[in-house]
Amino acid sequence: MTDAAETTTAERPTAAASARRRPLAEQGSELRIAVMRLARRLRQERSEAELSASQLSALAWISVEGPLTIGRLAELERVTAPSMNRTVNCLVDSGYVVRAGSPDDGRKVLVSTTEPGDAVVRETRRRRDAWLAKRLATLSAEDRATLAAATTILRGLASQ
Amino acid sequence: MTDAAETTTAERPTAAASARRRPLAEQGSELRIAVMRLARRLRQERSEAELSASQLSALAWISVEGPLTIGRLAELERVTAPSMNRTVNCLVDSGYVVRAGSPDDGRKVLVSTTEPGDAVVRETRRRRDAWLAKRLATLSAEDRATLAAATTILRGLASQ
DNA sequence: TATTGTTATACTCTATAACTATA
DNA sequence: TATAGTTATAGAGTATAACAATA
Repeated sequence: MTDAAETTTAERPTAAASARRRPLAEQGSELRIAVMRLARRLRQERSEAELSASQLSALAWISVEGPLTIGRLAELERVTAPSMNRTVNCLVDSGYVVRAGSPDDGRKVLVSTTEPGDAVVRETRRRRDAWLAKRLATLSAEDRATLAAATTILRGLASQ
Repeated sequence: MTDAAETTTAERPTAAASARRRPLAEQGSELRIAVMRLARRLRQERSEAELSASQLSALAWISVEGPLTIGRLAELERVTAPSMNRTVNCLVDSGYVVRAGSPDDGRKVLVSTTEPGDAVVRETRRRRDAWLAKRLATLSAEDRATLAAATTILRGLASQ
């Protein structure tokens, strides 16, 4: 379809040159499709713990970002506070997180992971990483280097 | 955090060399996080049409892959037939798709997009592409070349 | 009075089970 | 008898509105 489809490294000058000539919208469209498709595939590799995607996502935030308030969690997951409250209730029932009053502000509630909660997050991460690592292993060193460089760029795009 | 985080091009030998030395699991983990985050961001850029994510996704399949049966659509979206049936009902009510009996098998139903349905798909695609193109425009030519090469690789990973 | 969390209620998406029509 | 679609019903996730407690 495009020049870029015929090569797998960024190190050949021809690839870089042809990429510069292509319209941004076209390049972006292809990148978007590839990213969305891979994300969908990665999402399917989840832990055996019986947690929904939203519960797992909230749990990961709590595990990584330390104690968080309901409001902050809702903000991170882009849902309303009542929705997040319900999600946290499920996680509490499962024993993966605990609620605790904030020492400095009586209105706030701090949610933290329990050890089993952290274990679920680790296990899920391990599974997804294993799936991806298996596929990365089939690539050439040059392709892996390209992906490594692209990772940094993608991270920048997403954070804007 | 890692060597790759300190550069944004794949053309410097040091970046490629350091990438080769890194464990696959670690590189995969970073790539996974970047991909998931960007996908989430892209998903937020949707059309003004009042369609849910699942309706929009099904509509896109129908628009691109031509007339599809309920069963095939359910398979593509990885949901059950009753779920997809309901989604299709909503799309029919909105006037974005139409049902038609299959000429060769009376049990099957073929779902096709209407012109307004196609327009919604185009508009949504345009919006997402615009968001990404705006950000691609801020990158160096080298970074864009890296992303172009990475797109091809990512596509291969997702299709496995 | 504003903010944080919670409860009440309703709507959407999805699933399983059961049913109809066709092959 | 098997397959494609549909209907009935239930459970999970999310939203808005209203309420309680604290700043």
